[in-house]
Amino acid sequence: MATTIKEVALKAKVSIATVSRVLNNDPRVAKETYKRILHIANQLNYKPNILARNFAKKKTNLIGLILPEIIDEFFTEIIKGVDEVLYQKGYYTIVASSHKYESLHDELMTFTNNGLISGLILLAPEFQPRLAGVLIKSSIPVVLINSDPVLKKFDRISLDNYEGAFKMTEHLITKKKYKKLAHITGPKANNDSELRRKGFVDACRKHRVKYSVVSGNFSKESGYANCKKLLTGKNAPKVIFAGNDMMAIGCYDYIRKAGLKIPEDIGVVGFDDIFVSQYLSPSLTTVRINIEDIGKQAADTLIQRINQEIDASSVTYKAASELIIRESC
Amino acid sequence: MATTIKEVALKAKVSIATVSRVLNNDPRVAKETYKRILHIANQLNYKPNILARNFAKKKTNLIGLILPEIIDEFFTEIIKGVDEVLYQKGYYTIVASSHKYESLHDELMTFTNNGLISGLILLAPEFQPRLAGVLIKSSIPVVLINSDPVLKKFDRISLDNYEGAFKMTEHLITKKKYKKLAHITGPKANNDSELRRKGFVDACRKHRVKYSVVSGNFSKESGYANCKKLLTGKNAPKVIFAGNDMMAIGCYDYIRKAGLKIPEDIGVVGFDDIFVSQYLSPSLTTVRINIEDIGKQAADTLIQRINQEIDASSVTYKAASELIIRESC
DNA sequence: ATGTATAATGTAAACGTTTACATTGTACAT
DNA sequence: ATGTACAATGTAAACGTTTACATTATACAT
Repeated sequence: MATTIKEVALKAKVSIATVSRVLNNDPRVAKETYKRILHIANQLNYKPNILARNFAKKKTNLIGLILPEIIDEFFTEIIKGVDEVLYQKGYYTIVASSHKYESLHDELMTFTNNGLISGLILLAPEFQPRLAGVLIKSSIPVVLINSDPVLKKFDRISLDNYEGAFKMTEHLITKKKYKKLAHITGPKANNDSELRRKGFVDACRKHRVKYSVVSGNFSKESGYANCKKLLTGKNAPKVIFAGNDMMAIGCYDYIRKAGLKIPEDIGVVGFDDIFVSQYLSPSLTTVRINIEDIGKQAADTLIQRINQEIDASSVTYKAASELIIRESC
Repeated sequence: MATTIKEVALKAKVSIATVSRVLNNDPRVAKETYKRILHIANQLNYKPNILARNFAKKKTNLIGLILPEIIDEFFTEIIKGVDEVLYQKGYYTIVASSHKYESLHDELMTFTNNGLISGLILLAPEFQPRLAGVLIKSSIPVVLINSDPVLKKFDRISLDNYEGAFKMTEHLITKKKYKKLAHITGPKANNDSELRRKGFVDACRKHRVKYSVVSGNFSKESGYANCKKLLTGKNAPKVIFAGNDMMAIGCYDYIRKAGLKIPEDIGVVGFDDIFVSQYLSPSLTTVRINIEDIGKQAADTLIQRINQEIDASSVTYKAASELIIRESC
């Protein structure tokens, strides 16, 4: 059996209340007693039983983090960002990728109601309205990453999708002097995808430049197919802005197969700056978002919300984007 | 306040013990009572307080997973493997990457003693003997991934490093007819690294082929430097077996810079099959270990150990390796 | 001296559940 | 009818902590 507060109290010849106070940094206990108890606790290798503590306090130091399968590339960084902040504040992170055999809906229901966790970070780029109901009924604070802003009620961390795409497109037009551009979008329902498209289109319009838009789905294959479509059709663009790096890789594949050269014959840029992008040849010009920072912000916001340190009914933080200029255009 | 077991008992005119039995599927309660209570519980929207339950049972449905920062590439897959199995069995995964501000040692102390988690999966490729003490005192079962096998006492999941390296080397010699090979090792203290080196050397000896070994440290830079050393020295090899893919990428960099061609002038192979490897040009031939499978096995073993379904004092599982033949040799 | 405020510590209830043990009721063998 | 076995349910302690409230000791003002 592990040491309990009782044994510490016994050895220190004080009541368990006093020991408890020491452990909770209650200023009411005398300095000397404080030191003595701390010393004895260490000596006995005493660790408060978190289960009992949580139970008594009716709150836990556990935070849920739900990540859909899709966002593989960011998985690591988000977790790291979240974990680092939470751990510092004395919380642990429970990770759940949406599981095959249970819908996100059910998972949310359980997570927000069983008392296990004190807060939830939910990454849901394709936010379904019906989930809102569950979230609203939630007994714990929720922070959304990158969801549809329809849910004004919730704290939200979002990517700088629009601005990133806009900046990149302007760069292509003004710095690189491209006159004919094309964009391959991600899935229609995806919030990121839509904003990137808008950023691209707005920049093209602003500079009165020719452009076209085709629909992809963020997969490498859809990058390949759409690249083919663009380059074999009439009015082929001189540069392709893929909605994400994976589709850019698909473009690379088709372009190589077609015997063309990047960037001489056709430029390609992406979005995300996934790990591979720097190692492609030519290395891929793309837009980077500091994902770890998003995780950190989400965690920070959540903790503040839990501690009721936020006045505003809801808060939005936007992670900045950065152009990563490499060799592909 | 949420409904408690008391209120259910009151309404059903039974004792709380009986309600508890129903909720735990104790077969001793009469079918009729069972149904009635269940109905009333639903009606009152009663959810057992997990905190209280865990506390009373002195066990949780939480498993700790400690991952060092180093193993970035496998982070995602391990977590997924672990999470998938655990979730299926009704457990949640608490992830902790070893945190800067606290040593692994302290983190282990806390994790293994505070009662929060019922089992621990620890990934520690450079296992330090002094941690063994903490682990041995642990009040919960621990499964090690890929540690030094010195700790016979613990269940352990290991990579097929030796066999993978051996197979790859044989493939280079017998299928690809290379007569002069070289190997770049990882860090000396690293368990994986040593086994890969052994596998390489043994295969070379078995086939009586010329070989050389140089010392790297798993970083891209050390791949670059060692590749340069090998190719500019006399008796340059015709193929380089890098101890991991990152170093192979370093080799690619040097070889390109030197104006040589892969695989015509020099072959390169790696180990790990990280995500990038398939997208390099030429794509990298390498050894893949099913990392997700390792996570799954670790989780499976741990749960069995928790449920005392394992008789053996300790168990070792070795994840199989697979040659991924691509274009780089 | 007496009262009052305050600091330090103690006492004991409370949190919601599980579970060992006790009790009651019922069926059946004798 | 009596004893035995077992099924169904109840009683109450236990889990380790926090915390409201109670108590005691101490300092200081009067």
